[in-house]
Amino acid sequence: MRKRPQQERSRQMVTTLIDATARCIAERGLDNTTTPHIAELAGVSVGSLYQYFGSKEALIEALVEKLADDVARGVKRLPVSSEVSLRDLVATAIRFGFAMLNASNGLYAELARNWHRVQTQKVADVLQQHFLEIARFYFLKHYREYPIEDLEVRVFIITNSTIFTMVRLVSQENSMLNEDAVAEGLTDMITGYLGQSSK
Amino acid sequence: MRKRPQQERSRQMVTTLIDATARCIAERGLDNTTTPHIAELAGVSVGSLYQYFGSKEALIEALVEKLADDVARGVKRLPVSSEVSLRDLVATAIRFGFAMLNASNGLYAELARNWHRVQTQKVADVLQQHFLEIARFYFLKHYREYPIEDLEVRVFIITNSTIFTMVRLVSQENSMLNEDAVAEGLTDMITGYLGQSSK
Amino acid sequence: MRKRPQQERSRQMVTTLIDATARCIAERGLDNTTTPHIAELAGVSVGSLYQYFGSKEALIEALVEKLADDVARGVKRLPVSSEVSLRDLVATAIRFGFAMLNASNGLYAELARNWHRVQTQKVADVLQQHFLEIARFYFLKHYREYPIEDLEVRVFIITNSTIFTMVRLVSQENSMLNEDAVAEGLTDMITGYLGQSSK
Amino acid sequence: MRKRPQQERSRQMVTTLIDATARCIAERGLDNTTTPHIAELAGVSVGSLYQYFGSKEALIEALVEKLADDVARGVKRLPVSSEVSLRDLVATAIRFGFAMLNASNGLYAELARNWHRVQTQKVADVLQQHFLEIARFYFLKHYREYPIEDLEVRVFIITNSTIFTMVRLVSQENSMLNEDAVAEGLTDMITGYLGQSSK
DNA sequence: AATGAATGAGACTTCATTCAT
DNA sequence: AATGAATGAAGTCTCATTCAT
Repeated sequence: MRKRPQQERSRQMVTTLIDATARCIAERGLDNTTTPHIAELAGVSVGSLYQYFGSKEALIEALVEKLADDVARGVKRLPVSSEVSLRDLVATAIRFGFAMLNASNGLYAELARNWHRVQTQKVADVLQQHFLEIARFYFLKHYREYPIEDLEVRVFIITNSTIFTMVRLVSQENSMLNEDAVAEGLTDMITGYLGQSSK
Repeated sequence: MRKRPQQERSRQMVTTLIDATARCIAERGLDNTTTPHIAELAGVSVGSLYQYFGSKEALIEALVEKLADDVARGVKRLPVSSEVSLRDLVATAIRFGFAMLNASNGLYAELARNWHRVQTQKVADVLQQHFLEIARFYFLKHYREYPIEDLEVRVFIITNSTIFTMVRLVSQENSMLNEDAVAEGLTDMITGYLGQSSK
Repeated sequence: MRKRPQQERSRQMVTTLIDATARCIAERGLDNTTTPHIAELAGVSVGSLYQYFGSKEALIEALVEKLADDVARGVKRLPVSSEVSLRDLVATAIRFGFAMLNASNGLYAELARNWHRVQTQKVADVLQQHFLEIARFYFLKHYREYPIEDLEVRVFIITNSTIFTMVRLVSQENSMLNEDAVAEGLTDMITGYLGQSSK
Repeated sequence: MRKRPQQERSRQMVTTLIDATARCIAERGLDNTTTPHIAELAGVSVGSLYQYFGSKEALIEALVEKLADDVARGVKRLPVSSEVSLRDLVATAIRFGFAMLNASNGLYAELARNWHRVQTQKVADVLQQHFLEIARFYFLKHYREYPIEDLEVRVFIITNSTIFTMVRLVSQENSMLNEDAVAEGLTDMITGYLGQSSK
């Protein structure tokens, strides 16, 4: 019991550092995120940073992991009851996606932009996995059967299509395109695609 | 008339440098592409490189611009006669996309992975613009009318969805997913989406 | 009387720390020996370490001092009765030296390799001093007189020659040379040298 | 022919850097020798240093190699004609050794002190090899035969004994011992050892 | 007295860019 | 115009030591 305060302090430091990393990436971009910057934002010394994370990479990985958790939690709250129509389900998910993207102060977008350098796959995997489950559940309920492999392909396509279309839209400075219109378009496309019977 | 040889030499140098940049990025990735290395591959000095391009960024931008042209040329060769069914049109375009990605020694994939750092938008814009034209043309022929704005949204969604889904697939090391299956899935999705009447 | 337990505890702590230092150096080499690591091996905090030793250097010095004592004790047990021949005496000492070097888990060798960074002179001095005494005693017994200064020079030469020749041999990875052969050679050399009458 | 100036400049830079490294080690010791210090002493930027040497280690290695060459050259000039007595030969070699040690402003001594961290073996190997040759030559001339293996052991012992005895003497601050006396003692010891017939 | 989290100076190394030749 | 040696700011990471608890 005497060790608690230290553990808490430690946890606190970890949190602080991950937060600082998030802010740093959101504010300056992944390229300009340096360990001194992160430490400064966290209000600690570089040494401390390295006491908790063996490398810059490890720190970013921890951040991504945390985000993956956040996303998972958020995604799990989406309404998936069988009463909801497929279209509403998809529309909700997309609205949720845009909300995440806009809320995070650009963090998610910046990470998605750099998916090949960070382990964004962790987030993407979480999403894919979750949507795969939803899809299975949903189609089981609705008596429509896809071969599992086909469902995996569909979810892969849909997840990536949606993520990057949204990210590109959000990343454009003066887009002529309207977020709602794109959301609706995506919903149309996905709903249509999922509604098709497999060949 | 006396200036001609120099202009030719100049053009030659520009081409050589852009080629070297392309090879460098394809071979070592964007992160490990350095100006000295490009110069070495081009067989010229760094000084010369900076005589023709004010910065590394400018050089890469020029490369992207050239690629955009290449892509445009390739895309224009796609068969768009009104005899071709929509599905075949889309399928051909996607096959073309995968071919580009797999040829080019990974250059396109590497650039697409880093689209936010280079001006990949140039390539994407070219594609979007071209497909928009195709779409307009095609739908005019087929007596189906979308409001232009709707068509723009659709093309935006389709272009980005396709590009990044393909790039992610190509970038995965041991993907369980089959390229042909994904190509077919994308074709299904897009054809279905384009076939939907606007609300 | 109330202070005794603390003094004991203190002595205990000192011992523990020196032991940990020895283990650390033997296991990871002097270069990779860090105060946090020593503390960890000792099962105490760095803070405690600095309560007992003002600096890393002081700690290592204490270790060396302890080793010097150990060596002194070992050396004093060597048989020096006047019945033993000079050659046997030398041979025994050299065998003892190799034994020390090979035992100790490489600690002595590692310290000897770094003699200029630690105060190895303490160990060397102990050896020199002891061998000087032996030599004096021995030569007195055997009616042969060296001027004292000459004896000091001889002992200096012999001690250093032997130590470093042995250490270099032990440190070589794939030496072509055989330990026994070198031991015999050293014995020959030293015996011969000591047997020479001073000029 | 037009390339000559650059090659010379390059060679000049290499020399300058190696020299600076030598001075740095001699002045501040190997431990305090840092790439910034070396660059400063050389009057160039760190970047230049790394243009010529891939790492600090490589630079020091180059220095050691150069010293090995110097030593080899010096050693080859020692008089080895068969008219010279064994004793004179040894005495000359030892005088040469002390001269090197004293002349180099402490550089050789500092490197010898750190033999296990730098590739001092290169220098030691040169010495061993050379003395082995001298020994073979000498003993052939004088009709005395050692088995080659025995000669190798002897040369190994002698070389290391001499080097480290000299270095320790030179490294002692207020030694009671006289350099000449030690030189003579070493000469006695070695001459005696080499004069012994192999068992 | 003990703890161990925090510090921060300083080490090595890279690379876009410049400029004397 | 071409060259490529030289630059130096900036980045990542280590570790002896301190000090609040």
